[in-house]
Amino acid sequence: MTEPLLVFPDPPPPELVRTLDLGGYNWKAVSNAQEPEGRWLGAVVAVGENPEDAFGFCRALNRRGLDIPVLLLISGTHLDELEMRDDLYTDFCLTPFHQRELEARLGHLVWRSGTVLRPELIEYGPLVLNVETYQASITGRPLDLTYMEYELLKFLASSPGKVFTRETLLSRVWGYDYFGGARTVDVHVRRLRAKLGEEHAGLITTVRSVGYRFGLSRWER
Amino acid sequence: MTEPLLVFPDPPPPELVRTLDLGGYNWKAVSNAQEPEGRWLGAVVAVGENPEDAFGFCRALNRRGLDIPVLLLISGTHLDELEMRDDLYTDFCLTPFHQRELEARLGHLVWRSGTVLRPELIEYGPLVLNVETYQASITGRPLDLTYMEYELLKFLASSPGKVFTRETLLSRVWGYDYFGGARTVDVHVRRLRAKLGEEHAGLITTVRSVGYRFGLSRWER
DNA sequence: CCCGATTGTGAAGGCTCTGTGAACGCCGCC
DNA sequence: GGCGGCGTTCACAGAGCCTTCACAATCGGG
Repeated sequence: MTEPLLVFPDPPPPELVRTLDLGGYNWKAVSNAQEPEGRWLGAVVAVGENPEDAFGFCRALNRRGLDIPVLLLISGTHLDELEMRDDLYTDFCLTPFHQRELEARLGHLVWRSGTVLRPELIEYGPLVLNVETYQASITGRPLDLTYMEYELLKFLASSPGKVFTRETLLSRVWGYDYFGGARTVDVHVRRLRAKLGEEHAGLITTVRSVGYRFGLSRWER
Repeated sequence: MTEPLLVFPDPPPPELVRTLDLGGYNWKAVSNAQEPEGRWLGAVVAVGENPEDAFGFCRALNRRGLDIPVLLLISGTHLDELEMRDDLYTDFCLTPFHQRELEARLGHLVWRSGTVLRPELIEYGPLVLNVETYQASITGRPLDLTYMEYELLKFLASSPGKVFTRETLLSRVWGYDYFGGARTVDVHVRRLRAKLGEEHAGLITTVRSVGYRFGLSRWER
């Protein structure tokens, strides 16, 4: 399955939903730009009665550094609003639209996104780690992790389902020459769980007498 | 006067001519892709009875390495022809078109080519760096940066969000053979922050135990 | 059900890293 | 030669974070 399209607002106009579904697109509607994290093919933004809502969403996407193409759905009466906002969109489609035109523009949008490079991410379910920017988020909520917490989570999340002993973690995350107590791992795991939130604390499970495991391997899901 | 638009075919459809002239565009119609020499803002290609003529023209543009955006004028009945030809065009406009829609698409086309043809500008939010003139400004206010400050800011702003270690910055900004203390980076960052002003000092964030990052500092706000 | 082993939890100490002010030396210019 | 701008280094203080420890809670086996 390919990455989904981001759709604004939530719920989207029914004609848009129909075209997206008929085209077999994987998509998700959102009502603000905070939550989307992870990879997206592009964004489809319907400009409604209050154009500022839509443009604010686009601006937020830009600010978040999600470098994805944006297709605006806009009525002819709001066409003027596009002026001086070139940086907020990639393409637009006038509403009411012909089914075929929107299909063509969607197809072109998706093709275009295949040509732009996307950041290096480690993903597992709701968790996303951006290795380049040292940022982490879960279900879109940013996680404020310290250095060791980030390194530990990165290491664990790189091998979902695999169990690591404390000694292994100490040597691989802290360093081969590290000399310290094994309980250090416990404390860091605890703080990680706290920051992941009650809902996702179970992402890191304790394997008694062995060590810790992140998530589940592909087979067990 | 700015560079002209390339228009195909010659003569172009009269409605297109009218919009181009009303918009005050500098343009030139050609009947094949051989003759155009020099720099062009973009191309406007009307797809007529024989779509292959227009697509052949686009292919020729590609082959010539003119890396310019292409706007297709195409009737709804020929929409299917776009399939599998994503690489030949940047945008399209259905004919018969509304004057205002074509104007908007032309404007966007020109804007787009501006960002492609003028990479000497590095922009991020309120910050603008002119690589050619060595000038920097934030929210329009000019920044009086020293050479190293400018180089450092330029390097950081070229990869918003990415975290660089002090060692990386020393080798990439100061030079591969530079031999000096890492604290040098700290001091330059501090002066940069001071010159950016209290309001924008957060553009450069510290990632403890790692290094520094430009932009994308605050996810929420 | 009991008990030892193992892990979770909270707090405190101490260490590492960064911010900051100041001084030094180099260089070009007046 | 004096002077000012600039890059670099240093010392110090503060903040943030890692580590440790003691104790509570949980698990698992007999």
